[in-house]
Amino acid sequence: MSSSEPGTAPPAAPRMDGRTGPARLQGLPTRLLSLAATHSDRLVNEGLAAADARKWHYAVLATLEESGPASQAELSRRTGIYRSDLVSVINELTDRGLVERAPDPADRRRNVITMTERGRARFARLDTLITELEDEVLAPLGPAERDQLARLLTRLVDHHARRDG
Amino acid sequence: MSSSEPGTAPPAAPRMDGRTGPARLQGLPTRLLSLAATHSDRLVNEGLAAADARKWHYAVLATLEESGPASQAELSRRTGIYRSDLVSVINELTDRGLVERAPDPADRRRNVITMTERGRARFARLDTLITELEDEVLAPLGPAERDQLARLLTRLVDHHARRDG
DNA sequence: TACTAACGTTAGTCAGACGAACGAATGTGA
DNA sequence: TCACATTCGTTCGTCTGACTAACGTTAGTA
Repeated sequence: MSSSEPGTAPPAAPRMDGRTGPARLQGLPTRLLSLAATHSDRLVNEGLAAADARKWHYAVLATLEESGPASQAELSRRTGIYRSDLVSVINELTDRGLVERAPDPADRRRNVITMTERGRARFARLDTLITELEDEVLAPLGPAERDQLARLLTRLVDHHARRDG
Repeated sequence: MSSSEPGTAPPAAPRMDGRTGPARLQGLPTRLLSLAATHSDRLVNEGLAAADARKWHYAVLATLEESGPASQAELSRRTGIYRSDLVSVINELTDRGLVERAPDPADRRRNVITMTERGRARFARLDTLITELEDEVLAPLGPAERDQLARLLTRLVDHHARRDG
């Protein structure tokens, strides 16, 4: 009642995306970034979960594939996974027989993580899967736009990574 | 040729950003998206925390400012905050005297959330703050690039929002 | 009246990012 | 050589955010 009508004619959002929210809010790049990342993460996580994997599994396997055996600390640095969180990731990978964890004879503080044959095969499959998922996430964009997006995001990430490094 | 050869001499990442990880991993748009969003969220959260606020506070205040009083369910739809999470957000805002929660006489299932004078002043300050924080996040990009990024992200968000809507 | 749906709320799950601290091992400087 | 600092793997815990389940109340509808 009384003048202004807040309850009148809200087009009703399709889901939890704030799609029908205020313009100011909706245009904020930081919000768009969060929202886009949420959608992207969800798709990727679901896709990987369907294959009994997680993002971190892929990250670790990709690193091992490219640089060979490494300590957990090194994997942590290369993948961006905190060393405290890496513990369980390596556990999961050893449970699945994809990597092996052995004490480093040269430095007994360390473990050497090595990819197994199964791990290598697994990585190949996951790599294909990831490619498909990336494609699904970027579906609405053309090749040039995807490049553009990747470049812009890289600039952002590089900038902020150095700052608090 | 100069300094970008992975393999034997990894230059040790500055921090938890996976900056020195494998090229394949590092170029993945979904990863860049997550990373960028993480940096962005951190900056925004820290900035708002220093002003005793959170993202959701701003989102709710912005919605009330633009559309006037609303029920919690409506705020949920417009901001994208789940209605279960909105409860505590409204609590925090009422604790700070920024909004008022009153039962809706027209529909006793609902609460009507109304912004107070303090709330309005608060929103103005937060809005300025947010603008500064956005600027900090987008620092490495020029105006045209910021626009481009916002457009691309909007396309992504729109696309995925409709899909699971 | 009986069924259905919306609303606010509580409680809880799950993933990710991150900090604190600790024992074991190693490196370093006096 | 001894003391101190650092690194490593690990456990535990915190915080935010997204999301589900369920429940009592209230409204709308068949």
